[in-house]
Amino acid sequence: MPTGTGRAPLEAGVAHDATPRHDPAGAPGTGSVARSARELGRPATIRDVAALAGVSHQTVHRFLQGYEGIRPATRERVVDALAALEYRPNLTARSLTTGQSLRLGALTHELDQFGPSKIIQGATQAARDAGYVLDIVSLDMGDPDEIAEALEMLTRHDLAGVLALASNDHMAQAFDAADFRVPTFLAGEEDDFASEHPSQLTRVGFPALIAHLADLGHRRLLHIAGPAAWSAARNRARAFQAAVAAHGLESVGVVHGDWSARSGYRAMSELPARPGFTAVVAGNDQMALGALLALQERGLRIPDDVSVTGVDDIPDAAYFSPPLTTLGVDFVAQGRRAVEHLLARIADQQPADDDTLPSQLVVRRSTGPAPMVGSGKPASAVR
Amino acid sequence: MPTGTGRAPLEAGVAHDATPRHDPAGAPGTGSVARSARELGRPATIRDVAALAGVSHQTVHRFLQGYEGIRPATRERVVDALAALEYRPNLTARSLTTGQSLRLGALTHELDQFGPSKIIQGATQAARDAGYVLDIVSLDMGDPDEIAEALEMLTRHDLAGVLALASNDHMAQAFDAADFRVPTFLAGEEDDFASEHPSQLTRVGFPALIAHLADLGHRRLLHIAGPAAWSAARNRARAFQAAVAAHGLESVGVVHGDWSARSGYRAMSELPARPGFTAVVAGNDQMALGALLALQERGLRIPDDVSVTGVDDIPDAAYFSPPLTTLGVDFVAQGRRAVEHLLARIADQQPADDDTLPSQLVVRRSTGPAPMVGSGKPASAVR
DNA sequence: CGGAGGCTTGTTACCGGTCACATTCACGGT
DNA sequence: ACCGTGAATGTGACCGGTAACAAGCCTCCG
Repeated sequence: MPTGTGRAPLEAGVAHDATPRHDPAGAPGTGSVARSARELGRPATIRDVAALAGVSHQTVHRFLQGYEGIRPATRERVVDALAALEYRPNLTARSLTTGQSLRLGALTHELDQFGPSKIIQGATQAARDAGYVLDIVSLDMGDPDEIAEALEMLTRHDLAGVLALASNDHMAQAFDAADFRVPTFLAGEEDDFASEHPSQLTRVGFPALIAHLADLGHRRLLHIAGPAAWSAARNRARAFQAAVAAHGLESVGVVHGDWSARSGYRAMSELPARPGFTAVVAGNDQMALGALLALQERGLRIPDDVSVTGVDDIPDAAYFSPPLTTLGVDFVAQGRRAVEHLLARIADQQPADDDTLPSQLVVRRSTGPAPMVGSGKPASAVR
Repeated sequence: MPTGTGRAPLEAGVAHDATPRHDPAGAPGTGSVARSARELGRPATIRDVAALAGVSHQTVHRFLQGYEGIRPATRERVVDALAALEYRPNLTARSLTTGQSLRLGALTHELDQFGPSKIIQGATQAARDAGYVLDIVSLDMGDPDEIAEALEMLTRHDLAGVLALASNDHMAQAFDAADFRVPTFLAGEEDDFASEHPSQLTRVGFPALIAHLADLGHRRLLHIAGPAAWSAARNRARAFQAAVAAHGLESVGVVHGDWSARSGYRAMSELPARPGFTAVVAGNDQMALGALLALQERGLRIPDDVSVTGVDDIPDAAYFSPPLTTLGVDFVAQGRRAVEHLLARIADQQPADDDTLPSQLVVRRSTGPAPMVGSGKPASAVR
């Protein structure tokens, strides 16, 4: 009863109301102000809170905004009323007036792949930390209509910004063509060789990987690349070639897969009987897995006869047979960073020009000394 | 994060900001009606369209609702105006009045796991087909505060419903405790042994798998289960035991992993030197992968000495060394079905009582005849 | 020829939170 | 005592789409 019973400037208005959309079924004393969440048959609004606290809705609003200039007595009544009615702000209403929303759209595809799903994971985390949620639309690439439709859908839901993750060229094109009327950010590996800030994967990772192979005596390498339409695949292929050249080694070719183990297997199966390489550098771990199996089925021992490496360091890679030497990539951080960039753009700030993400060489048992050519004894040293 | 954003508390004092919310900057003949999207400095509303078409906003609204009773002449003007202004409905405004939104919340975790990410993929597809988007919040389980915070966030964004995917008990508890004020659906494998409709995985898959092993002469089996807190893990463990009993075989034990290859590896490493089983049935493919490696490192040949199976049939499983015998699970369909259930619940309809999803035995090279006991060939190959 | 009744179309209010501006109140200075 | 000033609070309008109801117009029939 701290609410002075008599004072109710709003009661007049309440009487008028006559047709409340939501019938206050639960309210016993008709016309009275709801005292608890249960008396209200619906979520409480700031006006409900205001009525209970005996203040204007604007005062409640101010409190919610963190405004300091409210007298302690008033403030206390507001606080109590908010609690009693279990008030929760309605973000829809808020974004209608402010034109701002706490949602980010995220376009993605191949969500079952390790990279994209990790990126999404990082992105949702970063979004949540900033108070946003991610509206995810995952596309099956291929059907242009479907892409257009999905984009169209995103434009309706008013979003603070849109993120495209895991970029391949089709996605990028569709994304560019779409008319979002909000900030956008195209995440995923950029085109390192067109950028001033090549990723660490290119600058550090691949050189380290190739150096590792060179140290082991490998001279002739084969690369299994991802699909040419993916910038990540192109980056990796070019990074491979650059590093090979830098070490004075020889690339005996680049074959393309589709990131899957199946495609890695195929790539190896289709090779001539007498491969001219001693090491295979796959563009990701899955293709490396497929390559591993194909090579083994041909009677080659890993790493005694051929060394194999991957990229990504997926959790399973440590348990392949043999465990895979690979390059670690921090996808979660990638997703996180993408969201941060987007948020910065939304706030019209310059994004922190963070360093590119670390890429670490993880040496396991799938790489070993190159077999000695001509000599009777192929390397038998284990590990 | 407290209520308000960091924004300056009410710039009331800053005086007449003189900024009309939307400055009709582009309109040349002031007061005239915008004739094109460009003349309007902002997205067109139905009132803009109405003004251009020379009708009331309600007429435009009716057209958009698909109302038939509009005179052809009127209709045509509306159509033209809509096109000229590139009108796009504002879903925020719509959901404010209708109280309905075209968004579904999705709680998930371990998004990098194959199952959950596939489920999400299916869910986003189904959601999109129905015109919804999925707001995804992925949790790191473990920190209860974080869970609560994430749930809280979901309750603010008004959603048509909330889905919890990939259920383990912590998630389920938090979910139950949360006060969403909308329909919810807890997806993922249900507790088959508490349900009238056990999944096909339980009813068909595991029996087929065990039958397969029995046919090969295996008598003593070991199960590597997922974490006990996951209903899927419990289901699979019980399905395993039930099927083993049904075939008169013997379970030599159930050890628990955490779904990861690492845990499968560990489980096998910790076994006594002379395992009392001839086949290992892992609760998922990743644990099977780890088991494969651990067994091989002990000098056991797969499948000659020990057979190994998984569950899920992840794409990589076909390229393990050796390729894995496993049970296929249709996660995409699971996600899809979850969304359909939720949507049915939202529409207050009975969901189609669809069949449980098929589960198929995929036989590959990781299973083979049980080694003959006492006969000439014990497993002593020490590499 | 007038009015009932059906089609079309227009008017007004409302959702819940925010904004611009108005009003009230307390208090100090002259 | 009076006014100015700033602090605290209140009022009304607005965002864009929707709902309920009203009004205008036309047709048909007695």
